[in-house]
Order: sequence, then C-alpha cells, then structure tokens
Amino acid sequence: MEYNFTEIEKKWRNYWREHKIYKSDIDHSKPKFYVLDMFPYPSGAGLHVGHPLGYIASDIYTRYKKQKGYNVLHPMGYDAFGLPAEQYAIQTGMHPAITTMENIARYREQMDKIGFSYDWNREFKTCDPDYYKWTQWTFIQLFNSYYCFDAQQARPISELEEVFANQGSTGLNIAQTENILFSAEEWNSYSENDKQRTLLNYRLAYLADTWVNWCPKLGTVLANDEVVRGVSVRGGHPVERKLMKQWMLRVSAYAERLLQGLDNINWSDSLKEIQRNWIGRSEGAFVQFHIEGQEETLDIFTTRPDTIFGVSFMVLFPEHELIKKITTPEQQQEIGDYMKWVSSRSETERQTDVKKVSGAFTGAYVIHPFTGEKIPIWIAEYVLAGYGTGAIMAVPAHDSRDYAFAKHFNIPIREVVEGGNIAEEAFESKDGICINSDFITGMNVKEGGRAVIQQVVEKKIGYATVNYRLRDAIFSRQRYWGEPFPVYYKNELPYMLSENELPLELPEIDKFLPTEDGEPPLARAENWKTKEGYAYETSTMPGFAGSSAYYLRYMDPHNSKEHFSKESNEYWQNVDVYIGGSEHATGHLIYARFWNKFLFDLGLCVKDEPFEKLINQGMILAHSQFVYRILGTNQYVSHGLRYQYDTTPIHVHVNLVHNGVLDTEAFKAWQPDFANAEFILEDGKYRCGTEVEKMSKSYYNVQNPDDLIAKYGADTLRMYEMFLGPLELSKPWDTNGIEGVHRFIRKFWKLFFNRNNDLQISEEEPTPDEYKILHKTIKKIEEDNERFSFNTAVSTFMICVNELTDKKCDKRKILEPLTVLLSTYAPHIAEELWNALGHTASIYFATFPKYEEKYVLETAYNYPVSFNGKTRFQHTFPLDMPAKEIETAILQDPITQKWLEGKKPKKVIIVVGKIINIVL
RNA sequence: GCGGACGUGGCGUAAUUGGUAGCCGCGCUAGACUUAGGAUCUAGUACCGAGAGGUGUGGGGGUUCGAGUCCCCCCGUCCGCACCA
Repeated sequence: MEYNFTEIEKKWRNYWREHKIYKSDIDHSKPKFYVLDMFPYPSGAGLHVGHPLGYIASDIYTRYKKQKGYNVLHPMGYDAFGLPAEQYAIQTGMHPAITTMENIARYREQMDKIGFSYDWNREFKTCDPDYYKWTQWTFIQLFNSYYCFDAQQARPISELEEVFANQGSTGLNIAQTENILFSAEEWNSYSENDKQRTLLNYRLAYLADTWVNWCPKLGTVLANDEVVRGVSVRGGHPVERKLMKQWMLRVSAYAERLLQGLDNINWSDSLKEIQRNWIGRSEGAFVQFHIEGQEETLDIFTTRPDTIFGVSFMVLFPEHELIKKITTPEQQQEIGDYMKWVSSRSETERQTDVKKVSGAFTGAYVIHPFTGEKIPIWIAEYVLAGYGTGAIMAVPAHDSRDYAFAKHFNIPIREVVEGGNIAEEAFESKDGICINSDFITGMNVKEGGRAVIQQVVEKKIGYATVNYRLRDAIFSRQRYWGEPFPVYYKNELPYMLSENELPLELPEIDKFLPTEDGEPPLARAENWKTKEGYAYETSTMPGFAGSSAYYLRYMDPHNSKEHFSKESNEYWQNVDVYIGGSEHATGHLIYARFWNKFLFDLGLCVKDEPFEKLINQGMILAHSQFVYRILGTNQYVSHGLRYQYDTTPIHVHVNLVHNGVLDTEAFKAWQPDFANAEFILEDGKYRCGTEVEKMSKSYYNVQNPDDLIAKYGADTLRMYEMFLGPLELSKPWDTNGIEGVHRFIRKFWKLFFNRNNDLQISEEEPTPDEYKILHKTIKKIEEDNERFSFNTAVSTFMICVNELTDKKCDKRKILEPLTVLLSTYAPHIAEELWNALGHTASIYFATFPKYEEKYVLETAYNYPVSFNGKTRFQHTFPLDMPAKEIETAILQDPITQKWLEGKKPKKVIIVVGKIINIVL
C-alpha cells in the first residue's frame, strides 16, 4: 500500500467524526485536564500557517494527556462580535451576522483539515444569544456588587445600602470612584434617585463621566490607537477629547489581587512582568495642602513624602475641577488659553511630544503644611487625570519632569536629598540623606518618608497609601455588533432587567451607522422592546466582554438555566494549559482574570485564577521574496547583480521561488505585467532577494495551510510547524524545510511496508539494541511533551526512524508503541498504521507507552566528586563498575591527588549515581 | 527613559540544565540509479590548515578542575510600557 495521505486523512477525519471519538464528558474515575486555545476572531482572510501553530501544540498536548490517562477537556469556539464585521457591514450593507457565519464556516473547514481533537459538541460563538445571555447576566451581578477591601472580595450592594442606612459612608474601606461623605441620617433622607445616583459610586459596573476620544462623525468612542494626529484612522474625521457618561468596570478594585495572583500561576516571567507593570503598584502617601484663602484643600499623591521640604510648586491636570474655583481674575485669560490649547490636542499628540514643557499659573497658592510657606499652583499637561488625584506636589530637585518644568518657568529648585548635582539635573536616587528638611534632616530617605507620613497623619492631613496604575475599564462602545446592555433608564438612572428577561437580543436595524443626532446605531431599532416605556441603553459591550468567561461556559455549554453548573465547574475547575498570543497580555488576560475573580467571589466558580499555566506561542513571520526591476524597463536583474543597475524591488509571490531561485516561466504567467519580462541571470539562475516581514496578502508571502495540506498532508504540516523552532519563539516560515519532515513521515510508513508496498510486520522478539532505540525515544518524547518542547520531540522521532531504518527493523513490539507516540503529532498516519496492525478501536484511546530504564540508561554515569562536602569535579564511570574500583580510580585521579597533597583520606563515600564525598 | 527576553555554522535550531559545542532538518558538495530530475539512495559539510594540529557559542573580564550555560561591564537585536508623581 502506498502512502496516500489525501485518502488516509479524509478517511480518518470521517471516522473520528462519525464515531464521536473526541467527545468529552465528566468522568470521576479519571483526573481531569483542561487544555484551551485562545479562540479566534474569524476574519474574512481565513487562516494562514501562523494561526494553527498554537492549536497544533495544544492538540498534541491534549492527545498526550489523554494517553497518560487524563480526562481532557479541549474545546473550541469563536470570538464573533467585533469591529471588522461591522465596518464591512457599513460598507456593503451585509449583516455582520451573515459575514461572521461565513467566516466561521471557512475557519472550521480549514481547522478540520488539520485533524484537531476538539470536542466540537461544546462549540459556541460569543454572538449566540444563548451565550451572551450569561455575559449580560454577569454584568448585572457586577452592577449589583461593590468591593470591600477588608473582606478582600465583592459583596452584594444591598449589604452596602444597609450599612449606609445604619452608619453612613464614613470609615468604610471599600472601592469607590470618589470619597463621598454622608451620615446615616443624610442617607435615609435621600430620595430614591439620590440613593441610586450615590450607589453608582460603589458598584463594580457603574456609569460615570470619563475623558474619552470622541469622534462625532463616526459617532463613537475611539481607542488611542484608532486616532492619529487628532483624526480618526478610519475616515480621517476629527476627534475631540470629551467628558462622556460611559459604563465602566471597577477593575481597579481587584488590582492587589490581580497582582498577588501572579505569584501562584505558571506563566512566563516576561508576561507576568508585563502585567505587573500594567497594574503598576506604588507605595506612597496622600497629603492635603490647604489652599490659601479658600475652604478647599488640594489632595496629592506622592511616592516621595521624604522630599516634602523640596516642594516649590503644585501642579494640577488641565481639566481639574478645582481650577475654576481657584484661578485669580488676573490669571483667568492665561489659564483659559492654556485649557483651550490642551483640549484641542488629542491623546496621541499629547503622547508624541512629551518632552515639550507647557503649563500655566493659576495665581493661587497652597500653604506648606510644615513650613507655612506659600507655594504656587500651576496647571500642566504632564500631570495625568487618571492617576492618583490628578494633582502633584512638584519637587524639581528630585524629579526630572518637575525639574524641566521649573527650569522652563524659572521656579526655585530646592535640594533636600544629598548626593546629586542639581545645577545640572534632577537627583532621583532613593539612596541618600535628607538635608534642609527640618525634622527629617539627617535621616535617610526611607526613614524621612516614614517620619513625614507619621506627622501628616497626626495633623490629620494625609495617610500612607498604595496607588495603582491600573484604571477602570471603559465598557461601552457606540457600536451595533456587540452584546446589548441589559439596562433601561428611568429618571436618567440605569436599572437592570430581571434575569427572566435575558437574553436581551440584538435588534435588527436598517443601517449600521449612528443616528443623525449622534446616537449609537441601536437607537435606530424602531420596534425594539422597551421596558415599560423606558428606553434601553443603546451602547453595546466591548470585545473583551464575551471573551472574559468563555472558558467557563465550555464546561457546560448547553446549560439554559445557569452560566455553567456547579457540578461541571467542580469537576473541570479551571484551565490547566492556555495557549495563545502575548498580544493579549494587558487586555483579555487582565479582564478574564478580573471577571473570574468576581465570579469566584460570588461563589460560582471554585478557582480564583482562570489559567494555571499559560504559553505564548510566537508569531510566524514570512520570508518575503523580491525581484529587482530595472527602472523604466520590464527587465529584472538577479539579486547579486542588482547594484549594477538602478532598480526597484518588487514583492513576488513566495510560491514562485524555490530555494531563492525564481521560476521565471511561472513569474511571467503570474501577472499580465510580467508576461514579457526579461531576466538578467547570475550563474544561469535568477536569484531573489529576501526579507523577513509579517505575513500579509499584499506582500505575497502568505502561506495557506490548505495548499500545504494538499501537497504534503496534514500530518506533515503539523509536524513541520512544530519542527520550525521553540513554540514561544517568533520565527519566519520557510516552506523549503517541509520536505525533510515529509521524508520522515514516508520513512516511518516504509518501516511497515516492504518494496512491494505489502504490510510486513515481524512478531519476532526485538534485539536489545532495538529496544534501546524504542525506550530512549519514549523517554525523550515524554520529557519533550511535558515541557512543550515539540521541536526537539520531532527531532527525536527523526533520529529514531533513521536508526530503525538502518537496522531494517520491522518488529511489531517496536513499531506498535512508536505509532502510539507518533499519533499525537501525526494522528492520521498513526491511525492508519494502528489499524493496519490489526487494532479496531481508535489509537486515540491507546495508552502512552512506558519506557524501561534498563534500555534507556547510558553506559556511564557522571559522578560529581566532592572534597569535604564541596563539589570539585565529576568523573565518568561505566554503570556496572564496582564501587571499590570507582573509589580507587577517584583516588588516583590527578585532581584528587593534588587536593590530597599526599594525605590519606579518612573516608570515601560513594552513592551510586549521586555523589562521591571524600572526607579528610 | 523604565521593564523584560535574547545573541551558537550559509539558514531554522540542539546541547543530559555547569561536563566531548553544533543533534535533527534545510541548503550546499560529490557519487549511485536514471531518457530526465525540484524523485530516491549513499557519503561529506563550524572555521583555519595539505597535515599533525589549532581556533571557535556578540566583545571584554571573573568564579570553577571544567562555562554556550553562573556573576560583572560593554555592544547589538526584538518585545512591552511610556510624563504613572
């Protein structure tokens, strides 16, 4: 029989599907294991070879774990709400649901050809009402919760209402937007509206005014990366900074837990570090400064309370609410001009010229709490609205930004920490002694800081605190293609639908554009339900809403009564291995952790962290190929000769190039422009230039998995993708190398079939040498699989097959277990051979073979030799060498001789395979 | 600027985790079989040298009997954050 991969792969794909081989169910007799891929957003372009990389890895691991006796959950679905489908709908009028379904069908078709072991029974899309019902449901729970720092968990908002009724808002350690103080009497006298308005200050999903990039023409809020130089990337419409009422998630309440949780999960250091930086914990102090001649105080956050005697000005962010109250009449004009200039600048502009110093003086002063000195209050762009209190005490001597500001506006610079050269630059080191600082002079920076905080606390003008860079997430999008909020408005205050009204389905609309008066597209839905005459929220939820808890839903995807059952969650717990790109480090992977922790607080899921282990697969890049057209002609010059002419490089399709040599005839046939192309060759060949770039249609460097599967088969593709290099590394695709893997697969096939293509398997007992090859391989493959080193595993297979081919080994006892090993990497061919060996059940249910140590052991061990306990060197001896002889050999070793200096050792301790200790 | 990762043949990579550097594959060279080869098989392939031999893991230093691996300094590449007080 010939190795006809097309037939074989089709045959087994059908068999697996018909026999529901990959169906998974709760099975308490086996340990569970959950392997998850980041589900894809199905774009119109289909999959290229980079997309399945992680899926192949997770599939191999799934199959491996299954063979190791685990009950494995390995589901797949689609992140189906999102921008591209909606933009496409705006251009073509085609409903996003239709294009999304088409794209999904295409993705599924491509994925099926690769031979994945997904349990497709559990498939769902985030745009299914059955699914987004639970996204909406969770939102309602967030709305009905607040965060208590003492309990370190989310609590029902009703509990807070009780507390307010009994003791008011003072002295509570809870997450809040602003610190509102009221007594129990005041609370009890509030109207229902006042109460609801106040509660928004504490809810985990809340409605608040926020600064956003607003594009009036597109009628939506835009993210920073969607705005360049003040205009929208799409359409080039002007964008303004606007204070808008938006739904927010109080992610910041979980900052500490999100940070602490990182210590207990098995993620890469770099990814944890990215999240730590994103959360941005910093310890410092809040301090109140009294504003001269006003009741008001100015609150600031600082990480350097020790430098409080070096303060020479204060700065507010340009839209700070105090500005109006404190600006003196003389400064009105200047401040007004500055604020106008600032508001004309987009977030991006602001970020591009951070070096530029700008600001304006309000004319007002604060009183220094210790010296009583008058300190001027400025406003400036470099102070951010969203961090701390939006105001700082500026210490130019010890902060480079304050330094630049002080130099620019000629403000005094006071040195309060010894050691710098403040005539030249700010001295930011935290190692130093405080000087010119009243009661902390002479202390080191740390002590000084503590002393200042103590004084500030005594004066009741501040306290030590921890501040986080992590901000609350804006949760509304003025879009159509997303989850509708289960929210209606009464007296301009939001109320939630009840659970039996869910899902609130996305209504049909005539056009996917905002309304004339700037309402989101949902406002076009004329016959959309309204609740008792009150209007629904017209924004939809952002992309991360649907992807924040999908892994939980896979545990129990068809449950219509609950998000997922308690039983399923108690069995499957959380994801053991999660594979996906690192681009989600500060988005999805933060939101999902937040979301999971919230559900954990509600007692719905048993694990606090959703993803125990995370693997970031690298990106697959491409070698783009270039030809060099001589300017103004249709002549093309080979890469090595291109500098002899004036040329422009032109991207050429990678399929027209083999090992750097252009197929000139195929090139002529490729595009009409090139039909009459002439070539200037080197060594009789046209050599192309190459460059590593991202895979993109416009670079003609996209490799489509379908083409490769047609040419080499899915098994070859799977193994080659793994063979390319370590999973985590980004690496360029190089189709040339695939031949080597294909050769391996055919070689493996030939171990079973003789020259006439007849199955030829010997039932003879293998030789020890043959056993050694097998057991070495089992051990190595097991180790490689465990550490996700699939590239070295493929090499191991190749070595094994080379060795067996040399020995012309056709013994069943060798080949059968090898087939089981290979089935995780190349499931189709393995299944075919397994079947040929006489098995009727699928190889998927085979057990991972055990290796026998006696065949695996090398002939020698390295003995580390230590003198008086300190390891000195290692010595290699054959395994079967008696201990006495080892001792003699060690003592005769020149290094031992040198160390002994002629003395006789008291004792020599030998533990085979471990350590040799010589004691004097 | 801050933080992280990395640097090994012509190329992708490997190295029992401190123990013979370069496994496996691509490419290349030679040969065999072929009407033919972008098929298959065999042998070779880090560099210098005819050879014995010598040199080699970005550069420099250190620890060690022993360093690609550990420590310090420099150079370079990639990624993340970026006025976070």
